[in-house]
Amino acid sequence: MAIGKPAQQAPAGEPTGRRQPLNRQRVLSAALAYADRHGLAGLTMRRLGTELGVEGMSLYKHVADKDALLDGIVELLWAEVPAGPAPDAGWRQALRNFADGLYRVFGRHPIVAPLIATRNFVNIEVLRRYQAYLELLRQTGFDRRRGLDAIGAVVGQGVGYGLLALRYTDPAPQTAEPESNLQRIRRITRTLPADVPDPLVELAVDLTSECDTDRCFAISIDALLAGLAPGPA
Amino acid sequence: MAIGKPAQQAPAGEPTGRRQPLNRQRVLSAALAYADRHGLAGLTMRRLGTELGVEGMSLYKHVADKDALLDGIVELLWAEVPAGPAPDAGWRQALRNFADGLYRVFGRHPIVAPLIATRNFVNIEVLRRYQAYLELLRQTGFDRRRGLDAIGAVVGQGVGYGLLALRYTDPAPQTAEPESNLQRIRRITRTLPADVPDPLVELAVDLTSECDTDRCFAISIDALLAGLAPGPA
DNA sequence: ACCTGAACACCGTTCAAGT
DNA sequence: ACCTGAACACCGTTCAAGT
Repeated sequence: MAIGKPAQQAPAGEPTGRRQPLNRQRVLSAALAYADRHGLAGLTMRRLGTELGVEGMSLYKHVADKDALLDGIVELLWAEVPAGPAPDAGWRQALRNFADGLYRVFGRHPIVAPLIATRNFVNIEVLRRYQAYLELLRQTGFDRRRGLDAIGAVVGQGVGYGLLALRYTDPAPQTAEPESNLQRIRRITRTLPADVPDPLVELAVDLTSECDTDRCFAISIDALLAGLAPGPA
Repeated sequence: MAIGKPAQQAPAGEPTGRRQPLNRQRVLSAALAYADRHGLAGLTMRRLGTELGVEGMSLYKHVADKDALLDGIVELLWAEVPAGPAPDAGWRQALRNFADGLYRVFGRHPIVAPLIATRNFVNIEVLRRYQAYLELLRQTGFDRRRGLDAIGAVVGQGVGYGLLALRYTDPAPQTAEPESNLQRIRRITRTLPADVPDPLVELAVDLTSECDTDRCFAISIDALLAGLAPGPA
């Protein structure tokens, strides 16, 4: 679909400039945007190449291989999360913001964000953020180990709920038209065995509509933060 | 690798029986076992076929396509989670067990379990469990909506921590030999830019060794359960 | 009813060759 | 320095044909 001519016009954002050479950054953000729109399965070295006005093989000059491309996308996603605590925030407020920022990434990139949970996790953007929040925690009396545990706790929650919110609603992101309620029910039911009892179908429908994951997330992040405390041992 | 002859011997567990025809169940569990050992990228319709002593194309008689195969694997993973509350358990204990069972699946299937978070979420095994635990919550005074929220909360946590625990340790699951500490450091560092400051490298190393995700998980599930309460509105 | 062979339209990746 | 063309070894999937 949408192959056609190699798109000689102007690849992405240049108004006129013929073709400034590619670089890693441009390749990565084009990849993120392309996957957002065409799905992860649609993201292909060849197709991404033509999107950028180039043969797919040229991309190997800027990323080692497709794995590196996907890991690079994950870095870009993390870059959307607040890089550190606001200057006047207490540690609970800061961690809440951190988790919330992470959670929101899943809402903005419903198709791509799950890569955060499946690809290589420890990248430079992650480390910068861990470092910044850890610094605040240490100032508040957490030792390093407890600080890392606390950060892990809120990150686990952000990722977990982010994913769950997507999976409940899932998987009809591709099309432009928002589907009708009836269409949603049929889509969900279709993947189930034919003889599934009615109460379970009802449950499936409720899950995909009534469950307020945003509120769930807020509740549980508050509960978690209440359960954490500074100090060693 | 390991292609060779079509493995006429005996596919998986039969001691003698020539070749009882395949069925969906056998295909799915073979797929899970194969992916556990050879990675998700290694799981190929053709390779899974030869593993089962059959051409890859024959599998399409038993699963619609590869997507259906992966969704089926997710069902198998959920089937390892306790199907309902123990008869004498209070609701908090029951939900803790539920979340814990889910969390442990990620430990048993480090390569495959992330499919839980990326594939179609609402399947028959999920619904059965939601139904069973919801029933208990209703008996304890939760209304349906609050009950679903509570279940969503613990599931989000189980999935989130399960994934995080994997991602911290990640991604050297393939080989038989457990890697040395030094190997681990080098592997982690390799994906980072060359000029990354030392404190961040130190952080990366600590993350992959010192962080006690099991304890993190226990703490935060307790905090969460303490923050939940029965009742409507 | 279940499986096979051959074919189609794609992949990721390599490498010598172009400019 | 950056990109292209052609090639290789694989994919998922289809379908007529076999037993």
